[in-house]
Amino acid sequence: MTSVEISLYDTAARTKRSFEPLEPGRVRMYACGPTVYDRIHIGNGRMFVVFDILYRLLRAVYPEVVYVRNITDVDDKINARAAERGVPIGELTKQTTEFFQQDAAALGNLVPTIEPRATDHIAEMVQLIKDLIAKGHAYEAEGHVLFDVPTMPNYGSLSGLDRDALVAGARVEVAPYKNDPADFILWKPSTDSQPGWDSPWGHGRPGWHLECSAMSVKYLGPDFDIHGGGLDLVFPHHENEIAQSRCGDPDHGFARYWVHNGYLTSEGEKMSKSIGNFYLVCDLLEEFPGEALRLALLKTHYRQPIDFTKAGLTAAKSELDSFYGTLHKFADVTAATVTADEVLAAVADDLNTPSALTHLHQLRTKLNSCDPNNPNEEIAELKGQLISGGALLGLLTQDPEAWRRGSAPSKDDTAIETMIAERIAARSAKNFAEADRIRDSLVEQGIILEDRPDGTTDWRRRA
RNA sequence: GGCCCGGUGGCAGAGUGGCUAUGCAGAGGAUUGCAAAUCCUUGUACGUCGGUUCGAUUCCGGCCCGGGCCUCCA
Repeated sequence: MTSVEISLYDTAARTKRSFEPLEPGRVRMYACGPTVYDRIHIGNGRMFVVFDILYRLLRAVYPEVVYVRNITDVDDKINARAAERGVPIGELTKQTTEFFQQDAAALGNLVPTIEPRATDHIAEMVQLIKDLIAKGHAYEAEGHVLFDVPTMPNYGSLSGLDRDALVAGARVEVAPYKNDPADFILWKPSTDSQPGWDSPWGHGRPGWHLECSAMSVKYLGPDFDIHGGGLDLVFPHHENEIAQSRCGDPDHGFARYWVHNGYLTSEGEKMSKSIGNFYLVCDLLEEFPGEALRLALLKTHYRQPIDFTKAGLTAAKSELDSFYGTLHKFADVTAATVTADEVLAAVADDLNTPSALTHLHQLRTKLNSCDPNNPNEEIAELKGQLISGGALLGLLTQDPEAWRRGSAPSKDDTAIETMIAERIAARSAKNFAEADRIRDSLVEQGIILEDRPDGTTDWRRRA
């Protein structure tokens, strides 16, 4: 544990606030997870990386952090996709959930404390609806149950939208069973082919928003610290969660800090399948290491818009090569167990990862100025800070040797070593023509040689 | 129409009322048989027009440009 003041931009307060958990030493955080109807794209990935950074920061500062990230596995997009593919809904959600977990792990994200599924919490959702009806905040109409927005005086406070503006700007036709255009669905009827559960209002399924209200209170309690998601969730999703939770339980306040990450464009434009800039995480992983994706995302502050590009990925990959090159150079030095204070301070300041990366680069430069053949305390300290600062960002956690030579040791490695030995022999015989011939031949195979002052030769694979 | 964000050097991208990050690319140098890697040096940028100020990229206002949200998209 380290003592540092954390400040976070709170969407509800529209300003940066100093963070203090409700319970000293124990932080409770909820982030909206994926709706599992398709593999995640890089925009989704950004959100998961951002909240993973927040999770890592909180873990570094507080003894206990409970991080809940839900899996929404009941949704009309899921139904549509399953029908389109002709697969059972359960199969689609199971498979997509597994894919999601793979992609999230490839991006270097830690596994949350709890990953609850919506379909395991239908009973809790039904109970919340009952409470809302009992308190006069919801009504039944034509088999649906709707939240009665006009019964909540400060509805819209999170997003700063007032009801008149909402109604005026509504782009969709108002369903005839709504009392008020702003009312939203808590429960809706299901046909035989749609997933459904028995309820006091007939066979049906929950509306969006409801699962997060039900699951957050179950796992984190009616008052908890942080709730987050993408900026687009501010309205209507989080606004409606607040309405459900606070009206369902007026004695409690729900989340205390609201954290939202900014949007992402891709190659200068909004991601779109027709433009060809729609990047699924799994597709990008075919071309780049997951860590490069992560770094490319962290180079921009989380609340800023980011234009995600393959050129940016290439740059991120180069930076990582450089970091791992340094760690490799000092592989024989045992890193000191230290905290990278400046990196931590940067991340603690509303997750300023670009600034944290600057400090990481400074550490790298200082370390590179040291002599690896004269290990000393300063080197151990610097290396310790570099590793610890990297770990706070979920970076530089791999074996430098594996990074440089490709994760899978190839059967060619022996042949490469043999050629290097031949080249060393040629060099000591001053047969530079032969030495260069061997090096060029290796370059063609994507092998870069690095001669060291002591006469040995190191090698790495080009990206 | 309403609400809300941005516009920083070739690119990416922090930050600050005066000391002009950082990375990539470029230039020069050191090192090297030549390379690679690394180190050092080098680039006075903050949309525009006004205002406040001794001084503004940083604060305030107008304008221009770009983006987001306004009922199920992270």
